[in-house]
Amino acid sequence: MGTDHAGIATQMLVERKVQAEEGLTRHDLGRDKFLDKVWQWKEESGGNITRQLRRLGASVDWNRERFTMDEGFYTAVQEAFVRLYDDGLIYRGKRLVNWDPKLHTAISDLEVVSEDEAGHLWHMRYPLADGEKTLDGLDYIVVATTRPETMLGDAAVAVHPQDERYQHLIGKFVDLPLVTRRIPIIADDYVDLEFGTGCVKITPAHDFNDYAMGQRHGLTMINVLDQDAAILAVPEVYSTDGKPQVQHDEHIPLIYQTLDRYAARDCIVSDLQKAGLLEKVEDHTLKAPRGDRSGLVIEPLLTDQWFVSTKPLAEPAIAAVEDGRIEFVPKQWQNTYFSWMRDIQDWCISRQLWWGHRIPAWYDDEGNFYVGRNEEEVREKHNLGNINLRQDEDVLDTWFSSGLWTFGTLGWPEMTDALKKYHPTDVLVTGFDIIFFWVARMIMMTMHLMKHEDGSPQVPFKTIYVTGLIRDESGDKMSKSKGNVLDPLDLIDGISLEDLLTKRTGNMMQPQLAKKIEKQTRKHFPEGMAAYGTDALRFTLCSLASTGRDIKFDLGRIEGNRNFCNKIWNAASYVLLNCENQDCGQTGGEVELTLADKWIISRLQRTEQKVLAALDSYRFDHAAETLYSFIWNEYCAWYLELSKPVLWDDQASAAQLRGTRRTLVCVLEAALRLAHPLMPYITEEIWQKVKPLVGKGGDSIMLEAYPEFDASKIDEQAEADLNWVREVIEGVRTIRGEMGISPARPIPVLFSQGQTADQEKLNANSQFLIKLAKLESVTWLEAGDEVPLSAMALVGEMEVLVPMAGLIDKDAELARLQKELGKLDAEMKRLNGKLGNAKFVDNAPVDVVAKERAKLAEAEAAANALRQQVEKIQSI
RNA sequence: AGGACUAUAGCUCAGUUGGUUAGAGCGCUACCUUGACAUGGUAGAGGUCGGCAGUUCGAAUCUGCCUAGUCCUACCA
Repeated sequence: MGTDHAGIATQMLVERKVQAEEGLTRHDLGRDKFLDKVWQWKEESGGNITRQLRRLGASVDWNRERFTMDEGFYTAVQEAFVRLYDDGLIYRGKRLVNWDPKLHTAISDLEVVSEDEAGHLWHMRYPLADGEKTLDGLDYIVVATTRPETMLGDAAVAVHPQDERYQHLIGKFVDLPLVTRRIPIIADDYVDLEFGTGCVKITPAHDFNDYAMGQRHGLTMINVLDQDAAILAVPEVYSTDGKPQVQHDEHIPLIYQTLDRYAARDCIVSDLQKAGLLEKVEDHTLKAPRGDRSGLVIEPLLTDQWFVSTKPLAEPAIAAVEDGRIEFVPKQWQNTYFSWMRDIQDWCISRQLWWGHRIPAWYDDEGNFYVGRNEEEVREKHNLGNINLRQDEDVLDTWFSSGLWTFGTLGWPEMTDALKKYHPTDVLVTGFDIIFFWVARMIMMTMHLMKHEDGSPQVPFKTIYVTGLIRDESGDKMSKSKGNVLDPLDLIDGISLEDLLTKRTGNMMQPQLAKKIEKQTRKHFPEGMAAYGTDALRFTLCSLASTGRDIKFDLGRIEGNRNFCNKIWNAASYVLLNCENQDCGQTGGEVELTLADKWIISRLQRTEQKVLAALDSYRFDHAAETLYSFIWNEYCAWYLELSKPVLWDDQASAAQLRGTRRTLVCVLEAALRLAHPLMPYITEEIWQKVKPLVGKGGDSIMLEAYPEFDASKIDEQAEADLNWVREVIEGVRTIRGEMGISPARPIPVLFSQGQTADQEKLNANSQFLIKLAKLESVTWLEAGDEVPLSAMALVGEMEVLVPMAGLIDKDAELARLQKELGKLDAEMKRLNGKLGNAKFVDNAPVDVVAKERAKLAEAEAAANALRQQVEKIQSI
């Protein structure tokens, strides 16, 4: 159990807090004081996730709780960095990175989100140098851009090598307007002939594609932006390999210097227009890359950063999933993983932040750097003596440390007992949105750093269970900044509308959305949220955990499951009421089981079998559904009712009473254990009361064995017989319900056309029938006995008859029978069509055909019986 | 631009290798405070499984195309 330090998000949050409360920036405070503030905040609010997990009843190893910024974990992070560096997998270099001008840090590709935004495409005329002309006789070519301000850093204009319009210009030059710079026209097949004019301005220091082209063509890189994305006074010039060129004659006109990028853009556009160099401006939708934390458009910027060379790490990580050492559940997610891993880019791991793991590298005054576990080690290793050294100011990407989680938490780099015992771990449960961020990086880091004794790589875990993403009531991804989150604690404890509104709109990053969120919240939660409890919440999350990628949270489901908890509670109180201080057979004694007892024991086995299979295959929804249906629809709805005629029977023998009580408590106890992982609290609470009745003395249901299904206790005969009982009862109830006979009124029932087997079942179970169908009497009719005019239900061939006299309206019963007949006719028509088709009879498997024949025969028999009944009633 | 996923009752979702009368919860209708439970009980209504073709004796399930929606990846200056 543990948490990571969420570098960027946390630093941002604390910066805002300090700004709001004290009006200070982090630079005002200084690094150490600012970090104190972060730790302070961590102490106050860092326990939120932990608290939520505790309330949710997570059964984790609290003794081994870790935080990625713990001292011990820092050791692991440093060690990993040093080893990767020594293995040649970490390098430092001047590269183009995604720069966040607000947070002043590099961020990884994954932290950049691009969405369509309305923008413009500016077409600019670049005059040809040396009197060159285009084929049309113009003395300029036209390039288009969405970021005109970058033209200050242009190093070339590129055309496609096969483009006939410009072939004669390749190798010639243009005079870059506004700055006096002569830049070459180069040929590169990256250029799209079809797009725009076919001419592209190339700014290697400010665009990723241009950077790549600059590398291919040996272009100089001219950086014109500072850390705030404002225009520099003096451009920084680098050679293709990233070496700074101190002596250069590049310059930026005074009027643009220090202007913000957007102000500079306006200024440049207007200057070009004045100079007659603006061909046109078009509306253009572009994908604007924004930092996912700051929301600002990121700027590709040339900076010194640390990178992990990921290709060598990715290979074994791909193989581990390919050969099944690691499995994704559901399997389809491996495709997501593969597609990313097979096209992986080097990972920029340095962040210009204060909150995080400081990079273990030291610089001397000449700018040389040395990597080591600490300053002493570095000095010693490189024989540096007493020269000046300063540590790298930057910290590592949070995911770098999270990637070490499975072994870093167990004491690595020490080979602790825990590490030997628990690594590799078994299952990672996670969301698909961090397969790249976390899962892939964990696999890469672990396989490189953790080896078995034979030297082969250890995987971090064997199974990755990918959960759906819980979405809000409108289907949107929940996000604190959007204000549409549901705190699990509020679902557990309940919350008033006012408090919910305050919570959702209180800490928003985009306050302009507050109104919308308020409206939405009032609509969906007009009275806030009721308290549903942990068990209902957990059970609901399980029951929604199907294979889809989205889980739209539905209050209706949790409410239904709260009622389910209530149902279990009430059932348990019935069991305790009837079993506490009674002989439940816990100390032996003769036991006689009724049909109902045998039936519910048999059904329990099937339930156990299904739940176990569901858990094995990570189908928590199936497990939940199976438990719900067994406990409510079988145990409560039928078995508890069937136990009453036995328990309340003065004539019942001690063995019968003992048998029923024992079955009541044993099945309940087993069901509690079965349900415990899904609903921990209520099962524990009830189990404590039930355990003495089953002769158990354990301290907690948590420590009890999980139920195992016992095939020998499956009783097909009992299941069939009890189905017969149910059908009779349901037949009578249907007549009662549809004929409007008061449930309070006991009614006589006659049985006609039955077989010997039916009669035996009737004799054995009449007490059940009388109680559950509220019967006044049961009468078995032999062939030839006089049959009074009755409403009829069929159980197989046997007719269950409720005499109409004084109870039932003739027309109503006729209508009911006609409706039934209508259904049967449709059924018969369908089956006749099927069986009349020679192709079906010839080609379908025999058992399928036999099944259809049996269905038809049954439907025909039932229809005949009903038709006769209709005639009989009509004839009077 | 590639790739993936989703489409089943008013709502939220199941439906395993093609053979059910297509299911559950909530909601809805009628009746019922009977000794575990009205956060309940009993009985019911409600779906041409997004559309069109195809494969098959047989398709919610397999194939193709289309429509609608969601997401991911890569992006054109």
